[in-house]
Amino acid sequence: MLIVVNPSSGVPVFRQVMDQVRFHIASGLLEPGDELPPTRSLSAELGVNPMTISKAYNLLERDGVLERRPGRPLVVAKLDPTDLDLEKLDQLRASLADAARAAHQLGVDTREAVRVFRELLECDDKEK
Amino acid sequence: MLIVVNPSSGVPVFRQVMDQVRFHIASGLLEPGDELPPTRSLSAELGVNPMTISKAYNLLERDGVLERRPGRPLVVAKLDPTDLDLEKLDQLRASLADAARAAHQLGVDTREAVRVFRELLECDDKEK
DNA sequence: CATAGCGTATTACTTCGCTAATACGGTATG
DNA sequence: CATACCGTATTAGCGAAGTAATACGCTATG
Repeated sequence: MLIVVNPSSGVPVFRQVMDQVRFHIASGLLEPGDELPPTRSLSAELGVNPMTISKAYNLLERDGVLERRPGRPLVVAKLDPTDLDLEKLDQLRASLADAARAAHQLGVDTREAVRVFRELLECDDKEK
Repeated sequence: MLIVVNPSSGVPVFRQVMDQVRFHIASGLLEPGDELPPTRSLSAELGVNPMTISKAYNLLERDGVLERRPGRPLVVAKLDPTDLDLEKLDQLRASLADAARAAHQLGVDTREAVRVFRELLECDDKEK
């Protein structure tokens, strides 16, 4: 499942878990119907309290990202293709938000910031 | 000087002060060389502790927005957006690198990613 | 039923950001 | 010197957010 957390990063653990699950779904690594590790297993794996994972899972369920059927394991909810695209954009937005804020604070002009971003995007494309 | 704060808005008072000073400078109401009210006066006016104002002023000075000459009143600095830390530019690049990696991993193409980034940059510009 | 794995309600603890109280050192001005 | 502002170092108090400890109820499976 590849979930990793850094308890001393300032970002709450439960939010790190939520973000990574969302990202894995948006990227296709997790597909609708796929099972997630039980609360206790994951908490043990990450070395945190079960309640922390429970909280993350509940919020994800409330958001319709995960689905729970009583007695059955927690699974990824099915999402129609349109929503999946929107979700991808949301994920990207989240990553870009920090950079945008930094750019603004630095007084870096939009054109320049975009240029740097393009450069990095093409760099990544070539690597593969 | 027209500074007003709302202590029960969730937004820290020292940050409200910082934001308003920045805004007044950006809007031209405050110009380079203009004096700011002494820590104690402003704190009395706003009904908060002097330390709160002191904190706001110090952060603004650290950011190069205000200038202090010993024994002289605090004044608005002549600001030049181009004399900023290279270290922070690297931070921007690092931040953008993460986002680029995310875009790649999500399968979002360059055109779309750039569009979203532009959107966020302009959104930030409007906020202040 | 028994038991084993599961999720979580409840409670309490820890940490952290913000502000206030207090008191001290510096500088100008007479 | 005196005195009158000025900024702030230090300390403490407060509330909110995150996490942990504990114990309970549910479901499946034998």
